Amino acid sequence: MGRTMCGRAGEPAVRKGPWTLEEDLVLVGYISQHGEGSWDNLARAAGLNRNGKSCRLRWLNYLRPGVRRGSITPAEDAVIRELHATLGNKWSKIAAHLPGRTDNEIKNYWRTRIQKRPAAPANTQQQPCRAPAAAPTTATAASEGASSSSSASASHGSSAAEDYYYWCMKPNNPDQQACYSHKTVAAAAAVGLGGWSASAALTRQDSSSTSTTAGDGCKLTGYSYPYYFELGSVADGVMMVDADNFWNVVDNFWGTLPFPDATF
DNA sequence: AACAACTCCAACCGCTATTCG
DNA sequence: CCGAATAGCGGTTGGAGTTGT
Repeated sequence: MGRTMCGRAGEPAVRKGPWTLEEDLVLVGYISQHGEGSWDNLARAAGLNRNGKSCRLRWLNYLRPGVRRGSITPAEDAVIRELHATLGNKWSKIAAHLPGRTDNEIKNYWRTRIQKRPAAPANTQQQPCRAPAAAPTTATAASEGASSSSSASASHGSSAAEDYYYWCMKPNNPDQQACYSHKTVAAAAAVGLGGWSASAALTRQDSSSTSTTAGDGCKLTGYSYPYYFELGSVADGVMMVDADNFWNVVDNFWGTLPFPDATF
Protein backbone atom coordinates (compact mmCIF):
# COMPACT_ATOMS: atom_id res chain seq x y z
CA MET A 1 0.00 0.00 0.00
CA GLY A 2 1.07 3.55 -0.45
CA ARG A 3 0.23 4.66 3.07
CA THR A 4 3.05 3.11 4.96
CA MET A 5 5.10 5.94 6.38
CA CYS A 6 5.08 9.67 6.52
CA GLY A 7 6.74 12.47 8.45
CA ARG A 8 9.07 15.34 7.92
CA ALA A 9 12.84 15.25 8.14
CA GLY A 10 13.99 15.28 11.73
CA GLU A 11 10.79 13.76 13.02
CA PRO A 12 10.21 10.11 13.65
CA ALA A 13 8.07 8.78 10.85
CA VAL A 14 4.61 7.82 11.99
CA ARG A 15 3.59 4.50 10.59
CA LYS A 16 0.50 4.28 8.43
CA GLY A 17 -1.23 1.55 6.52
CA PRO A 18 -2.30 -1.93 7.57
CA TRP A 19 -1.61 -3.04 11.08
CA THR A 20 0.72 -5.93 11.70
CA LEU A 21 0.08 -8.73 14.14
CA GLU A 22 2.82 -7.42 16.38
CA GLU A 23 1.22 -3.99 16.51
CA ASP A 24 -2.14 -5.55 17.28
CA LEU A 25 -0.68 -7.52 20.13
CA VAL A 26 1.07 -4.49 21.54
CA LEU A 27 -2.14 -2.49 21.42
CA VAL A 28 -4.32 -5.22 22.91
CA GLY A 29 -1.75 -5.97 25.56
CA TYR A 30 -1.41 -2.34 26.53
CA ILE A 31 -5.15 -1.70 26.72
CA SER A 32 -5.67 -4.89 28.70
CA GLN A 33 -3.33 -3.52 31.33
CA HIS A 34 -4.01 0.20 31.25
CA GLY A 35 -7.38 0.60 29.65
CA GLU A 36 -8.26 2.79 26.71
CA GLY A 37 -8.56 6.52 26.25
CA SER A 38 -6.11 9.39 25.69
CA TRP A 39 -5.19 7.72 22.46
CA ASP A 40 -2.23 9.91 21.58
CA ASN A 41 -0.66 9.23 24.95
CA LEU A 42 -1.60 5.60 24.70
CA ALA A 43 0.16 5.25 21.37
CA ARG A 44 3.32 6.77 22.78
CA ALA A 45 3.22 4.88 26.06
CA ALA A 46 2.63 1.57 24.30
CA GLY A 47 5.57 2.24 22.03
CA LEU A 48 3.43 2.17 18.92
CA ASN A 49 4.69 4.34 16.12
CA ARG A 50 1.13 5.25 15.22
CA ASN A 51 -1.01 8.26 15.86
CA GLY A 52 -3.71 7.99 18.46
CA LYS A 53 -6.49 8.18 15.96
CA SER A 54 -5.19 5.15 14.15
CA CYS A 55 -4.92 3.21 17.40
CA ARG A 56 -8.43 4.13 18.39
CA LEU A 57 -9.83 3.05 15.02
CA ARG A 58 -7.96 -0.23 15.08
CA TRP A 59 -9.19 -1.01 18.56
CA LEU A 60 -12.78 -0.03 18.03
CA ASN A 61 -13.23 -1.62 14.64
CA TYR A 62 -11.17 -4.79 14.89
CA LEU A 63 -9.53 -5.61 18.20
CA ARG A 64 -12.22 -4.64 20.66
CA PRO A 65 -13.91 -7.61 22.31
CA GLY A 66 -17.19 -8.53 20.72
CA VAL A 67 -16.44 -7.28 17.24
CA ARG A 68 -17.91 -9.77 14.82
CA ARG A 69 -16.31 -10.73 11.55
CA GLY A 70 -17.82 -12.43 8.57
CA SER A 71 -20.57 -11.69 6.14
CA ILE A 72 -23.55 -9.53 6.90
CA THR A 73 -26.46 -11.91 7.30
CA PRO A 74 -29.87 -11.41 5.67
CA ALA A 75 -31.25 -10.57 9.09
CA GLU A 76 -28.64 -7.89 9.53
CA ASP A 77 -29.24 -6.69 6.00
CA ALA A 78 -32.89 -6.19 6.82
CA VAL A 79 -32.02 -4.25 9.93
CA ILE A 80 -29.63 -2.01 8.06
CA ARG A 81 -32.17 -1.25 5.37
CA GLU A 82 -34.87 -0.56 7.90
CA LEU A 83 -32.79 1.72 10.06
CA HIS A 84 -31.22 3.54 7.17
CA ALA A 85 -34.68 4.37 5.88
CA THR A 86 -35.39 6.24 9.10
CA LEU A 87 -31.96 7.36 10.29
CA GLY A 88 -30.14 8.02 7.05
CA ASN A 89 -26.34 7.83 7.07
CA LYS A 90 -26.12 7.67 10.83
CA TRP A 91 -23.82 4.67 10.76
CA SER A 92 -22.93 4.69 14.42
CA LYS A 93 -26.60 4.75 15.37
CA ILE A 94 -27.35 1.91 13.00
CA ALA A 95 -24.38 -0.03 14.31
CA ALA A 96 -25.73 0.35 17.83
CA HIS A 97 -28.61 -1.91 16.81
CA LEU A 98 -26.32 -4.60 15.43
CA PRO A 99 -24.26 -5.96 18.32
CA GLY A 100 -20.68 -6.56 17.32
CA ARG A 101 -20.89 -4.70 14.04
CA THR A 102 -19.03 -1.46 13.56
CA ASP A 103 -20.16 1.72 11.88
CA ASN A 104 -17.35 1.38 9.40
CA GLU A 105 -18.42 -2.10 8.42
CA ILE A 106 -22.03 -1.11 7.99
CA LYS A 107 -21.05 1.95 6.03
CA ASN A 108 -18.96 -0.17 3.68
CA TYR A 109 -21.73 -2.71 3.36
CA TRP A 110 -24.26 -0.05 2.51
CA ARG A 111 -22.10 1.53 -0.14
CA THR A 112 -20.91 -1.65 -1.78
CA ARG A 113 -23.91 -3.94 -1.48
CA ILE A 114 -27.06 -1.94 -0.97
CA GLN A 115 -26.51 1.44 -2.54
CA LYS A 116 -25.09 -0.05 -5.71
CA ARG A 117 -27.78 -2.63 -6.17
CA PRO A 118 -31.52 -2.72 -5.73
CA ALA A 119 -32.87 -4.86 -2.94
CA ALA A 120 -33.01 -8.52 -3.87
CA PRO A 121 -36.08 -10.56 -2.97
CA ALA A 122 -35.56 -12.18 0.40
CA ASN A 123 -35.75 -15.72 -0.96
CA THR A 124 -32.92 -15.10 -3.42
CA GLN A 125 -30.48 -13.66 -0.94
CA GLN A 126 -27.40 -15.50 0.18
CA GLN A 127 -27.94 -17.79 3.10
CA PRO A 128 -26.66 -16.51 6.39
CA CYS A 129 -23.10 -17.21 7.31
CA ARG A 130 -23.42 -17.54 11.05
CA ALA A 131 -26.72 -16.18 12.23
CA PRO A 132 -29.63 -18.50 11.52
CA ALA A 133 -32.00 -17.40 8.78
CA ALA A 134 -34.80 -17.54 11.30
CA ALA A 135 -33.06 -15.20 13.68
CA PRO A 136 -36.05 -12.92 14.20
CA THR A 137 -38.23 -15.94 14.88
CA THR A 138 -35.87 -17.16 17.56
CA ALA A 139 -35.77 -13.73 19.08
CA THR A 140 -38.72 -14.52 21.27
CA ALA A 141 -36.88 -17.30 23.00
CA ALA A 142 -33.86 -15.09 23.12
CA SER A 143 -35.65 -12.34 24.92
CA GLU A 144 -37.16 -14.83 27.33
CA GLY A 145 -33.77 -16.20 28.24
CA ALA A 146 -31.79 -13.01 28.30
CA SER A 147 -30.67 -11.88 31.68
CA SER A 148 -27.53 -9.85 31.18
CA SER A 149 -29.28 -6.74 29.99
CA SER A 150 -32.46 -5.07 31.00
CA SER A 151 -33.17 -4.07 27.43
CA ALA A 152 -32.61 -7.61 26.29
CA SER A 153 -35.11 -9.00 28.74
CA ALA A 154 -37.81 -6.56 27.80
CA SER A 155 -40.49 -7.66 25.41
CA HIS A 156 -39.26 -6.95 21.92
CA GLY A 157 -40.99 -5.01 19.26
CA SER A 158 -41.98 -5.96 15.77
CA SER A 159 -39.25 -4.34 13.73
CA ALA A 160 -36.47 -6.33 12.14
CA ALA A 161 -34.02 -4.19 14.05
CA GLU A 162 -35.49 -5.02 17.42
CA ASP A 163 -35.92 -8.68 16.59
CA TYR A 164 -32.36 -8.98 15.49
CA TYR A 165 -31.03 -7.13 18.47
CA TYR A 166 -32.83 -9.41 20.88
CA TRP A 167 -31.68 -12.45 19.00
CA CYS A 168 -28.11 -11.29 19.33
CA MET A 169 -28.54 -10.86 23.05
CA LYS A 170 -29.52 -14.49 23.48
CA PRO A 171 -27.23 -16.14 26.04
CA ASN A 172 -24.82 -18.68 24.59
CA ASN A 173 -25.78 -17.62 21.13
CA PRO A 174 -23.51 -19.66 18.87
CA ASP A 175 -23.17 -16.64 16.66
CA GLN A 176 -20.99 -15.13 19.29
CA GLN A 177 -18.41 -17.78 18.51
CA ALA A 178 -17.25 -15.21 16.00
CA CYS A 179 -15.54 -13.58 18.94
CA TYR A 180 -13.36 -16.62 19.48
CA SER A 181 -10.28 -15.60 17.61
CA HIS A 182 -10.27 -12.15 19.16
CA LYS A 183 -10.47 -13.75 22.54
CA THR A 184 -7.47 -15.86 21.78
CA VAL A 185 -5.52 -12.86 20.64
CA ALA A 186 -6.36 -10.93 23.75
CA ALA A 187 -5.62 -13.89 25.93
CA ALA A 188 -2.32 -14.46 24.23
CA ALA A 189 -1.40 -10.89 25.00
CA ALA A 190 -2.65 -11.24 28.55
CA VAL A 191 -0.44 -14.24 29.26
CA GLY A 192 2.58 -12.50 27.83
CA LEU A 193 2.46 -14.33 24.53
CA GLY A 194 2.88 -17.72 26.15
CA GLY A 195 5.51 -19.77 24.41
CA TRP A 196 5.21 -18.39 20.93
CA SER A 197 6.65 -15.46 19.06
CA ALA A 198 4.79 -12.82 17.14
CA SER A 199 7.27 -13.01 14.30
CA ALA A 200 6.53 -16.70 13.88
CA ALA A 201 2.87 -15.85 13.77
CA LEU A 202 3.49 -13.28 11.09
CA THR A 203 5.22 -15.85 8.97
CA ARG A 204 2.23 -18.09 9.24
CA GLN A 205 -0.12 -15.26 8.51
CA ASP A 206 1.72 -14.42 5.33
CA SER A 207 1.42 -17.95 4.07
CA SER A 208 -2.29 -18.20 4.75
CA SER A 209 -4.68 -18.53 1.89
CA THR A 210 -6.76 -15.58 0.84
CA SER A 211 -10.02 -17.41 0.74
CA THR A 212 -11.04 -19.73 3.49
CA THR A 213 -14.02 -21.84 4.28
CA ALA A 214 -15.00 -21.59 7.89
CA GLY A 215 -16.05 -24.56 9.91
CA ASP A 216 -19.69 -23.82 9.32
CA GLY A 217 -19.23 -24.00 5.58
CA CYS A 218 -19.37 -20.26 5.07
CA LYS A 219 -16.78 -19.03 2.65
CA LEU A 220 -15.11 -15.89 3.83
CA THR A 221 -12.89 -13.99 1.50
CA GLY A 222 -10.23 -11.39 1.89
CA TYR A 223 -7.87 -10.41 4.58
CA SER A 224 -9.82 -10.69 7.77
CA TYR A 225 -10.73 -14.30 8.24
CA PRO A 226 -7.42 -15.92 7.34
CA TYR A 227 -5.67 -13.37 9.46
CA TYR A 228 -7.66 -14.11 12.57
CA PHE A 229 -7.85 -17.78 11.78
CA GLU A 230 -4.09 -17.83 11.91
CA LEU A 231 -4.12 -15.95 15.17
CA GLY A 232 -6.42 -18.57 16.55
CA SER A 233 -4.10 -21.29 15.33
CA VAL A 234 -1.20 -19.63 17.01
CA ALA A 235 -3.20 -19.31 20.18
CA ASP A 236 -3.83 -23.04 20.03
CA GLY A 237 -0.09 -23.32 20.39
CA VAL A 238 -0.37 -21.28 23.54
CA MET A 239 -2.90 -23.78 24.80
CA MET A 240 -0.39 -26.55 24.32
CA VAL A 241 2.22 -24.62 26.20
CA ASP A 242 -0.04 -23.42 28.97
CA ALA A 243 -3.01 -25.72 28.70
CA ASP A 244 -3.77 -25.77 32.39
CA ASN A 245 -5.01 -22.26 32.66
CA PHE A 246 -5.31 -20.92 29.15
CA TRP A 247 -9.08 -20.75 29.02
CA ASN A 248 -9.27 -19.46 32.54
CA VAL A 249 -7.01 -16.67 31.44
CA VAL A 250 -9.23 -16.06 28.44
CA ASP A 251 -12.39 -15.90 30.47
CA ASN A 252 -10.93 -13.86 33.28
CA PHE A 253 -9.35 -11.40 30.95
CA TRP A 254 -12.51 -11.12 28.92
CA GLY A 255 -14.52 -10.40 32.01
CA THR A 256 -12.28 -7.55 33.05
CA LEU A 257 -12.86 -5.54 29.90
CA PRO A 258 -15.24 -2.64 30.31
CA PHE A 259 -17.38 -3.33 27.28
CA PRO A 260 -21.00 -4.32 27.40
CA ASP A 261 -20.39 -6.41 24.28
CA ALA A 262 -18.32 -8.74 26.40
CA THR A 263 -21.48 -9.99 28.10
CA PHE A 264 -22.90 -11.61 24.96
C1' DA B 1 -1.73 -17.92 -18.67
C1' DA B 2 -2.16 -13.06 -18.78
C1' DC B 3 -4.45 -9.11 -18.40
C1' DA B 4 -8.31 -5.94 -17.30
C1' DA B 5 -12.22 -4.81 -14.80
C1' DC B 6 -14.60 -5.15 -10.81
C1' DT B 7 -15.45 -5.78 -5.76
C1' DC B 8 -14.46 -5.41 -1.11
C1' DC B 9 -12.96 -3.24 2.94
C1' DA B 10 -9.16 -1.46 6.02
C1' DA B 11 -7.50 2.76 6.90
C1' DC B 12 -7.05 7.61 6.26
C1' DC B 13 -8.82 12.43 6.15
C1' DG B 14 -11.36 16.34 7.49
C1' DC B 15 -14.73 18.07 10.11
C1' DT B 16 -17.71 18.63 14.29
C1' DA B 17 -18.78 17.81 19.10
C1' DT B 18 -17.33 17.31 23.64
C1' DT B 19 -14.32 17.72 27.52
C1' DC B 20 -11.13 19.99 30.39
C1' DG B 21 -7.99 23.34 32.41
C1' DC C 1 -16.03 32.17 28.62
C1' DC C 2 -12.18 30.62 25.84
C1' DG C 3 -8.89 27.83 23.63
C1' DA C 4 -6.60 23.45 23.28
C1' DA C 5 -6.92 18.64 23.38
C1' DT C 6 -9.45 14.68 22.65
C1' DA C 7 -13.15 11.80 20.88
C1' DG C 8 -16.31 10.61 17.46
C1' DC C 9 -18.46 10.62 12.97
C1' DG C 10 -19.08 10.27 8.01
C1' DG C 11 -16.86 10.51 3.47
C1' DT C 12 -13.22 8.95 0.65
C1' DT C 13 -9.20 6.48 -0.96
C1' DG C 14 -6.40 2.90 -2.63
C1' DG C 15 -4.59 -1.73 -2.48
C1' DA C 16 -5.57 -6.70 -2.34
C1' DG C 17 -8.26 -10.18 -3.96
C1' DT C 18 -11.67 -12.00 -7.26
C1' DT C 19 -13.86 -12.59 -11.53
C1' DG C 20 -14.33 -12.20 -16.37
C1' DT C 21 -12.33 -12.22 -21.05
